Amino acid sequence: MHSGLVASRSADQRGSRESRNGSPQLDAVSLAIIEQLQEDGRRPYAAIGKAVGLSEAAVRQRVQKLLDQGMMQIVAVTDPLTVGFRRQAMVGITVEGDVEAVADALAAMSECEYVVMTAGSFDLMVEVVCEDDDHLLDVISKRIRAIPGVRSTESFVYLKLKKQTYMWGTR
Amino acid sequence: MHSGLVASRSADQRGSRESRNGSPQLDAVSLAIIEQLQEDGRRPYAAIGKAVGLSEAAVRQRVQKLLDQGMMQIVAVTDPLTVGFRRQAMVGITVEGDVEAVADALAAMSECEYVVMTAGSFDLMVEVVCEDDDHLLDVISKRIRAIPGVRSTESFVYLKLKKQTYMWGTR
DNA sequence: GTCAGAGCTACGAAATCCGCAGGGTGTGAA
DNA sequence: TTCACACCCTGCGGATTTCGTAGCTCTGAC
Repeated sequence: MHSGLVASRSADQRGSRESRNGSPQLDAVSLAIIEQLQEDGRRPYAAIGKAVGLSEAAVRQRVQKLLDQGMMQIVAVTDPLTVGFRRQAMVGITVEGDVEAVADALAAMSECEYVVMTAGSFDLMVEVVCEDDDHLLDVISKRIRAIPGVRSTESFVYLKLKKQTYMWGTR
Repeated sequence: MHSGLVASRSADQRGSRESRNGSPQLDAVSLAIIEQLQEDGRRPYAAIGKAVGLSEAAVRQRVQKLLDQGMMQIVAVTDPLTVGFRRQAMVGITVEGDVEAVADALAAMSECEYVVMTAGSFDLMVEVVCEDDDHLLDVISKRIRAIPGVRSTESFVYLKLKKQTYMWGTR
């Protein structure tokens, strides 16, 4: 098990650098590591090291830090429609008042897989994953619209997922 | 120790079964494996096997098949905004004529990370990842609007990504 | 100069991955 | 019924990978 609670505080190190909004910026090597893991999340550290010019241990330490910092996650992704979730929808939301507070409330809902603040005729866009129509109806009309500050919602029920990629950079 | 599980699974021995639309459906064990890998894409096969009641080799074979069939991918995911892509947007598209043909054309564009057919006031929703404003402008006004059948587009530029999860099932 | 922190390499031990042989259980044809 | 076949699982070596750690270098602060 490697569940160590390593309290690695984000200091200014050679691998990353602070930008103006506080989120650490990645250097070229870490970017190359991420590209490798975007192609195959289980690729061995030694193979990654050979591709980016680092030793196996160095790659391992960088990956562990990226995971600890929450800047990257290595996960299995599927099309939810093939995994038993029959109803998915993108919901556009307009807000009066504190947008970020509404976003936090949405992020706390397990059915909301994806929450993003946007510019345009919606203030927020949320991807909702539900088991069936009743569940979706409940989430949208009861739970989301009940959040203080939500002015209106518009739903776009998914009919078919055509593409899903995680390989920016490799192009 | 495995007799009970095997017995309860005897009716549905195969890992996958054809459904009405031709896409293979997953059984409970493969779902459990996916859940494990949604928590940690690098979790060892033996640990997964212990959690779902299968041997290490069986888990490995099932995972390999899920990957080969394209039903699951194990990848690193990040917030593109922290990885050098400054501009991201969700684009809603209305189509006249063959929606699927337009969707295929969009899926062929490397900047389109996510393409989904929807019901509602948009026929398609597309997530676009770009390096800067010029790039985004080029993609939306020149490339997307040039696709035959695209009637109109509406863009929602990302300001901040608040949540990104891949853990349906584990709730 | 000296010290502390961060990152890298090297390396042995432990754990994991991999390929393959063998066996059990359904299914469908004769 | 009986047989052949497909499918999936288990077990087991050997190869590979992961893991933890010690030692080195570089940089910035004092």
